[in-house]
Amino acid sequence: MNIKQRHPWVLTAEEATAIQQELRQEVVTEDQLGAVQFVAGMDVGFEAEGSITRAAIAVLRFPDLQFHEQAIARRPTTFPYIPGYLSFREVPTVLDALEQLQTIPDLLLCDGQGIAHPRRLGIACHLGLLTDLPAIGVGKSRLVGRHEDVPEQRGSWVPLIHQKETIGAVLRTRPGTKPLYISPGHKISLLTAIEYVMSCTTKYRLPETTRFAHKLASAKPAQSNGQLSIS
DNA sequence: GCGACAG
DNA sequence: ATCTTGTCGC
Repeated sequence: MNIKQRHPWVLTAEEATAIQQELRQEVVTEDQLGAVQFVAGMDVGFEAEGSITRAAIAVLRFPDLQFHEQAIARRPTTFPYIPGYLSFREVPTVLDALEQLQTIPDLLLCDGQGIAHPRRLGIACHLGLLTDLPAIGVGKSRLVGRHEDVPEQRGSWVPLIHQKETIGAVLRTRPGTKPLYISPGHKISLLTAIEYVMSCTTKYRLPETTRFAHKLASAKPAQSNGQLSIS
């Protein structure tokens, strides 16, 4: 997959802000995706007290959500966690993992926000722009915006508002659990994003893509059989 | 100036 | 995100 390396990753928060202001103008929040045959989920974890970033990608077939392919990448962590700048910490490693894929996904579900971001450039937008893939932001908690309570029924949602603008949706994917924060990342509208997140979610709160990627990003051994081994 | 604050 | 076993509740 072709990835655009358009700016440096070693920078200050000030420089990162400037890049976000520049890239936000290129984000597309209208449907510009074809038939979806493969959906990818992304997740990031850390090792060695945070000094190593580990990214995992899980590609599932759509709409049956059967596992298709996986990729894992590791690299030294170079940027701290600062709310509003998550992509500068995680994207480089996620791109490494994406480059390993044999199958280019038709849609990418990201851990974190899309345009539901103070400068409308969450990690889903950033990844979508650099890979040119349709992307959706699936946050487990809120970064910015306000909203009413979400009805308990699965599938119900309320708009997420920020500065008088609808930037996303707070979606109930499962009764009795905290709702998810959905927002367009790139090349997809909010309503379509909600539909895909629901289609990728079965009996759990999180989409199957995210759950699968999370397992990969958590498994320490790169190639473990779940058995004991001697060194 | 005082809180809030994706993962 | 990460440190971590059992335990409270539907």
